[in-house]
Amino acid sequence: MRKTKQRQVVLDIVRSTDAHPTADWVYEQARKVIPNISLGTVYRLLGRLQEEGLVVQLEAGSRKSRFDGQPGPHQHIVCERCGRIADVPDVVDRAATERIEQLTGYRVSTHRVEWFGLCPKCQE
Amino acid sequence: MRKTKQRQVVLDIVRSTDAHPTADWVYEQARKVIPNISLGTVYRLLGRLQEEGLVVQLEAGSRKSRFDGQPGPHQHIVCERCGRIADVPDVVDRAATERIEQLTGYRVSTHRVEWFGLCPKCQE
DNA sequence: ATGAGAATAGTATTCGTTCCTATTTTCACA
DNA sequence: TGTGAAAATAGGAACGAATACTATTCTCAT
Ligand SMILES: [Mn+2]
Ligand SMILES: [Mn+2]
Ligand SMILES: [Zn+2]
Ligand SMILES: [Zn+2]
Repeated sequence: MRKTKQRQVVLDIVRSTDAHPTADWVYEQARKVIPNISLGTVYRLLGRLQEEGLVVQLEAGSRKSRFDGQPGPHQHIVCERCGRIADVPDVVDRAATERIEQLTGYRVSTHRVEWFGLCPKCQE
Repeated sequence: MRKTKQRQVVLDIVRSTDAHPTADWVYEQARKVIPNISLGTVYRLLGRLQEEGLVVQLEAGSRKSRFDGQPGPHQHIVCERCGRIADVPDVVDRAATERIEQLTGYRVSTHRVEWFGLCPKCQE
């Protein structure tokens, strides 16, 4: 794994926000620093950073992936009107996980919770 | 809303299985009954059936949507090796929902839980 | 039976993402 | 510090799930 300017810039950008940006938002930001960086590079780096556990990829209703530079254990709530994604604590505990394993026979490795609703602004 | 043969066939098919099929699997099955049904029609009908609450659309890791003809409240566990999706009961209760609403200020309308792991067969 | 308009078939198009490859860049090692 | 092998990138082509378009067919209230 080589240290390239592209890798550092992409990582910095995805860590700089809690808005859970799309790949092309990251791309646009990165172009401000490396004008000729390519979108393919952004995708490849985001994918690799995810494999390394530094970035998490979300699927939030829309067809575009969104990326999270804060990979700690937490979950998300998505505004159905404006698309905003906020962080929420995980409400699933060890007991629930064990219950699912017993019921299904699956060995659980991870889980994901997505809440949907209206953000405070969109309720007005 | 008109009763067409296509609509009835698609609904029957998506209700006939618990495998949470993709749109093109539904399409292939439907062609056995209506050989010249079009894929666009299948997509449109699945979308409309979802709006009516008769079908639920899942996003399970892969980029293809999968559809569930059993719309009752339940959740899913996805095998990370073979892609099989099984039903599981919902472990999120009213208290957890209220806690999320208080913490975020969002008005929650729904939630989704996805478990990931290895199915019994793939553990061998 | 008929006509308005809802729905479909067939096809083109969109667009997020992945793939390809010639060129550039990194870095272990001399 | 110089060199070379291999890793990474830029730019563009390709892919594919899903949607859009439209002439035609079908449904059903009247
Ligand atoms: Mn987050
Ligand atoms: Mn199900
Ligand atoms: Zn909102
Ligand atoms: Zn499996």
